[in-house]
Amino acid sequence: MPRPPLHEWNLKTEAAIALQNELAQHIVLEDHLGEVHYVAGVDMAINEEHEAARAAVVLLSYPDLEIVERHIYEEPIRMPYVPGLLSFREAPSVIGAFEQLRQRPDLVMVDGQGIAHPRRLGIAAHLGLWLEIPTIGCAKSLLTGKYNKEELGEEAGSWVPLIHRKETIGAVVRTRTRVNPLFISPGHLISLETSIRYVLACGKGYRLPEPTRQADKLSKDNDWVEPPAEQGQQMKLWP
DNA sequence: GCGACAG
DNA sequence: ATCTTGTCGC
Ligand SMILES: [Mg+2]
Repeated sequence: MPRPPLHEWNLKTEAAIALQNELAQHIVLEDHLGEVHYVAGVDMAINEEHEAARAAVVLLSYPDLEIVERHIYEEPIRMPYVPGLLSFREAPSVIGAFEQLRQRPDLVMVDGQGIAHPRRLGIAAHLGLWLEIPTIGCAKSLLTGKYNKEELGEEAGSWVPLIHRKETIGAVVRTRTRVNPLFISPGHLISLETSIRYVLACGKGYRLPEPTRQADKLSKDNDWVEPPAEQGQQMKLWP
């Protein structure tokens, strides 16, 4: 259950960039998924009242997409947002929320890029390495790369490849008819084709796939509090 | 040097 | 990301 820390998070810009280049070499873009029964969505928001980073993880059954678990984890904000270094700001708290899960997900969808990143290590790829679980990056806007906007159909399900430096790093996917597309890219332990398949399979008629949509909502709901831990992995039970 | 730039 | 009410379109 516990994962041994891969590295330090509070790094200077230069060290963070060097680390990304190193970690990117370990990314696996082949499918290493077993049967998928649980899919998780993660996201982070700022809790102004607490001046804290508020990360959320929502576990859904697959393919029913029913909510099975929800957790929140708050901690002091560590870094400002810097394009290309998002994982150093959001991943630590996301991992904190993730560690509260009773059931380990078979797949994780992240609000941000997978390998569609300048150094091929967006937050979804980074989290995949840390958690050792297949991950998919589901970003709402472009960070890097180009695509043929004219070729992209307006119907839900259509998509076009996202290219960067002659490489296909992801896909621009229309998840809802006549609505701005999503930028999908594999994170770790999964292929682009399979990533697109699961994102569409997790759609409920909204632009965002259900895992990410639920996590986004929970991370922004400052009124939702983590329910008292149930018995099961606690050490103390009542007298 | 200039423009782009996940959340 | 966040600021924020109504408004336009399916
Ligand atoms: Mg987010």
